[in-house]
Amino acid sequence: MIDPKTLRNDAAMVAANLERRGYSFDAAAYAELEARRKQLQTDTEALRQQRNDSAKSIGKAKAQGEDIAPLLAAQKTAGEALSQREVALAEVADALESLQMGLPNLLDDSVPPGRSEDDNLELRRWGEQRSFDFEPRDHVALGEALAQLDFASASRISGSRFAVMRGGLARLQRALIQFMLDMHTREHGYQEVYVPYLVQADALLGTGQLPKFAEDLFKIEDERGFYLIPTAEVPITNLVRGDLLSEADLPMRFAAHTPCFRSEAGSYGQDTRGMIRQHQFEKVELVHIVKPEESDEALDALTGHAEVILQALELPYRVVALCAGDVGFSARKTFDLEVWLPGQQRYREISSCSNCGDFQARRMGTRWRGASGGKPEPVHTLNGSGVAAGRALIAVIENYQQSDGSVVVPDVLRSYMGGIEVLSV
RNA sequence: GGAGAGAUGGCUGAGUGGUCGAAAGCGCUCCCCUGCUAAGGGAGUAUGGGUUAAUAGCCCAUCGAGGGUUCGAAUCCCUCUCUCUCCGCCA
Repeated sequence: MIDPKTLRNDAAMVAANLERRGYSFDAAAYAELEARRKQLQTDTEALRQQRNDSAKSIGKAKAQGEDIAPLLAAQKTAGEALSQREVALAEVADALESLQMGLPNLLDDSVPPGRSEDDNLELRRWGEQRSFDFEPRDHVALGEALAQLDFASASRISGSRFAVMRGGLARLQRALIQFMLDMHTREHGYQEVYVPYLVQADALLGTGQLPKFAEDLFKIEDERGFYLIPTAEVPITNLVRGDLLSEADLPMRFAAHTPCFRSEAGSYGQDTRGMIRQHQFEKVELVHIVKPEESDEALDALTGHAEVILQALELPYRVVALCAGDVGFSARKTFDLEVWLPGQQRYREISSCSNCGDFQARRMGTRWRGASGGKPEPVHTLNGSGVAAGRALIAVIENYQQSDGSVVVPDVLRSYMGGIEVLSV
């Protein structure tokens, strides 16, 4: 969440910043609530001080064998006044907290203006779009012709927005995942982690998926309150929840492969063909925990690590800076990697790399303290896909297709494919 | 699933109703001594919030979490979570 001190002292700046997202923050209403909180808190604390002082005097009087009955009666009345204030204070504090938890992160100054993804700013392109001497097909046509991509079975089992893969294609996805994890752990300094796919609400509150985006999540209907992770960002980032880290602990880089589960409640009719948008997909996720002054360069490094994957796979892509209206709730700045899909004749998101600043750290209570002492302060957290395996698979199929419908296995994946060089019927 | 033990500050670990925000040790910081990478002495050292010019004082809260009893709770009661040990089961 946004630093409560900033909210208190610089509400106009906050309102102006969030306005760029199209979010309207009622600074006046906040200030009023905050003023009530302050008054109630001051009153409550004064009453508590009186109670504590009296309780001590009672203890002393009793020790000296004096009659304490009248003192006790007075204390009891005072106690009732106090508990009334405490109830009122708790209500206001709750209201204030839920307001704070619902505010998106402040945007970095460098985030370009704009309302939707159409306004995102293209920063650079890599690779050449392949020219085909035949009409390139999309991954659905290719996969089904190979009898390795099976939406009919998936819908029989689970309904729409699921895929069944068979044979070489299933293996190709596994190869992609292995390749990506090996690259990040061997070349980019990440520690591989294995994490739970079921998490508690507190973890989702920490990274910002809750309380506002419950409709995007799958919740398990039993008394234990599990949610399926929508991204590995949630369990990985929460590895440091509540921690007080030392300077020597930082930076931390974690990588994990997990499935991701998304309800896609708000996306009816979008990307219904193929496996661009599924309820379940595989992703390799990268997370950095860093000192605040290092988070800007960490974002560049993180984005670069994801780019290396696409470069190694020789997949053409472009890097875009998300505009103000498209940056996610918890992020203050985001770069997306968009891979070229010949079947769609357009670039599609395959990685999203975000600097969340201290927003998640504040929610999670993750702080660090420098070697020279000083007060603990929130760390900065970053996350990015490195990259989405399902979409990487689509990109490989479409970019490496041949006129006969077979798909060449990219060089860097061959060692993971047990000698298979081409997927064919 | 059954039985038992536990959860205290950066760490270890005392503390069973009042002067305990909390002994002691370790670690860390500063100072002193010491002609040397040893040892010793002294002081300091939790977090959040309020007040304030103040990272000075003063005040409030926090001893796994949430309720309760009490004038007063780390200490008593209830619920929950987690950890450990043993048994059972299982991948």
